Amino acid sequence: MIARRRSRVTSFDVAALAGVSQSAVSRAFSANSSIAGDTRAKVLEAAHKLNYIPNFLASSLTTRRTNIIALIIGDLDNPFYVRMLHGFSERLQQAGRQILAFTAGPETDTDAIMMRVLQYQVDGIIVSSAQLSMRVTGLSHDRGIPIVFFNRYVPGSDASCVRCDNAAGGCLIAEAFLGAGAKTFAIVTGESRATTSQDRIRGFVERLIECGIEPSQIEQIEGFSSYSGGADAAISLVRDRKTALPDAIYCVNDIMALGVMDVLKHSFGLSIPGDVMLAGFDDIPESRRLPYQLTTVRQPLDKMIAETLALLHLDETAHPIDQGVDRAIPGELIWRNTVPSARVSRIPPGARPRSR
Amino acid sequence: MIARRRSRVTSFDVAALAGVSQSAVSRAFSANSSIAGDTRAKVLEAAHKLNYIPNFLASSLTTRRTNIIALIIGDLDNPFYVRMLHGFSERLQQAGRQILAFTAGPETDTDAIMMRVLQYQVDGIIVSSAQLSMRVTGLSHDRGIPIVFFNRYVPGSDASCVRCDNAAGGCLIAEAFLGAGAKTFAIVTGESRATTSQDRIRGFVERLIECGIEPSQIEQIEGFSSYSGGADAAISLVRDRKTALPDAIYCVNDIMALGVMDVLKHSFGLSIPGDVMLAGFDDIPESRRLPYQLTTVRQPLDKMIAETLALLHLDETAHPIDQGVDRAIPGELIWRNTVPSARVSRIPPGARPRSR
DNA sequence: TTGAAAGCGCTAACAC
DNA sequence: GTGTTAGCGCTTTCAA
Repeated sequence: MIARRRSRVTSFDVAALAGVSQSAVSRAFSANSSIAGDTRAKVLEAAHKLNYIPNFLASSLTTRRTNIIALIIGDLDNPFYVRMLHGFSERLQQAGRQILAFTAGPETDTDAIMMRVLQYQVDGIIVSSAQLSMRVTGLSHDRGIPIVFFNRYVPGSDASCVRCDNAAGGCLIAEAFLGAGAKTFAIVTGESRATTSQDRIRGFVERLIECGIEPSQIEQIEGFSSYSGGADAAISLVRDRKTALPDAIYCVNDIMALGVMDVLKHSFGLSIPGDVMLAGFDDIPESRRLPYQLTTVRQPLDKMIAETLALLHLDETAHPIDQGVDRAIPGELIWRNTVPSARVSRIPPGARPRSR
Repeated sequence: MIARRRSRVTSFDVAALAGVSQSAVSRAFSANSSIAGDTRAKVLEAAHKLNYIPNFLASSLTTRRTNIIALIIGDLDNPFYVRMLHGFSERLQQAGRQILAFTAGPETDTDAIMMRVLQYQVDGIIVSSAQLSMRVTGLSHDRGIPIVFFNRYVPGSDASCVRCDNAAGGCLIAEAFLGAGAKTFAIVTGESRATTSQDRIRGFVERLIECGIEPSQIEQIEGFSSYSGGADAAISLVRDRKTALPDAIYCVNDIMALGVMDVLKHSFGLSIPGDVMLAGFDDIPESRRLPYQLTTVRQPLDKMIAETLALLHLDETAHPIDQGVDRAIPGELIWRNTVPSARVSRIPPGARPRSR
């Protein structure tokens, strides 16, 4: 058993042992500060002897930088957001910064989380979950803390946002289905409040309609952005059915598509794309696996991360905060085996749906 | 564009507006401190007017508590550790604490990460990745920061550890295979340095040998704890083969088992458990899905999390730090479809392998 | 280059 | 219950 709270080793202790002033210790630990080589050496040696580690929080009081970035994660059950976390973590860690992580389910009060984030004087905030109120993004800006929304936006807010061009992605899927000869469609939707889901639906539907599909040929069913939501959607799509199955099913994200596919194949013995075509969105690692081979739209994750970090201006301490920036980065259609690759499309080239 | 670094609103500003002293403001924001109801009301109102939010980092200087817990995550590609993160996040968030997250691949220098963790004066550290040197755990203890290893331990160290009883779990799988009539075995191993993998192998092998299996009937192949590692292992297991396939394959974790299964079925047209039995360890959500239905050992995640948090003694500020505690919580065998359920086992009851 | 001294924003005795 | 005061551990002028 070790007693807690022994008094800490401070820069004063180190200074005393090294025979220098406390400010010399401070200088020894900060890069490019004017200090003589041997002074620094003396300090470092004393520090090592005492197991001294500078208290970063104390220094943040004066420097006003914590090197902490808050990341609010909406859905860890979706592998895409796990990959996002992974990506940010690697990039940030190698830049000497840390992630303060928050998870927020659909029912979580994101504003409450933000209040906690703000108490910690983070250097930046990345939000990939349900929308925040404008008041809270305002509080963040007041404090000079940049905030960027990842793959979602707050309509009408001045906060910046980086996302996949979701509407254009939906459009790509529509064209793939059309090119393969589909005439009737089902959309498995995500959470209705998520702009991501809305945009992916809109791009898809608008393109279909442009190409002469009747709205009555497009049905929608809720999938709640989860594997089991997708599975349930598939069940009700097949079971309670009077008319023929749709030719093609578009899942607004891959994780739902996996659920749909598993149920279609294993519970109903349907073949894909033989009996129905299927497509997703995201390109999570699972989609590439042997049992799935899912045709989908790949989100440009690396670019999105780089762009998000750029908008945070982490290294330019005095940089003003960007507002209202909206970066929509195009995704890429990944052809695999769930849509027959009649790649030669005879789709009218006409104007595509606009990005927002 | 918003300029950065406007001077902050402090408790002095609030005090001035409310017509009270600065300490009154401090009191107003801390629970159970002696302050009159209407004084607090006045303060809160002024604070609201000024958009004041207390600076938690400043207060941590005196209180010596940050409400931050560091979590070092070894492998985000393994869904088990994603679930772990999720679990800790929920429990900690609802207790008003935050997670400072670090990811550490197999090649990451965990000691370097620890040095960064220690700069942040966290209230506790949870490590679920490669082993740390003893020197670093010592530094943490010196500072009065409790540290607990999650599902791994540092042999010979005095750091505490919470884990699944991995050896006993391996033993369970051995018995399941034996009960189903298997005589020859393959083990797909994880990272060789991970105690988790070692223990799971040991428990399995010892039990087999106790039951009269010759060591020559047990082959081992590296799976590197990943899906693709499992897939590769399956390929070399089948392809470069002169003798018959083993009766049963034991993957030291589920994510590898999925890779093995996909390859066996889709690349080689093998049936499971018809041609080979298969079992994993962890019980990740994917294992329950229709295409897999994997027989496995369920790690008692909730209990493990609760136990870890208990060892941290987050609420008892003065509690001494536990040392050398080792909690091995038994896992549960989950029978699904990859091992024929000849559940009536005629296995000699003799002494089981010991836990460590 | 170095040391002294004044903060950074807050908490916690201590008197009143 | 409230204000005064002395820190918490560090950075950063400012002189020397």
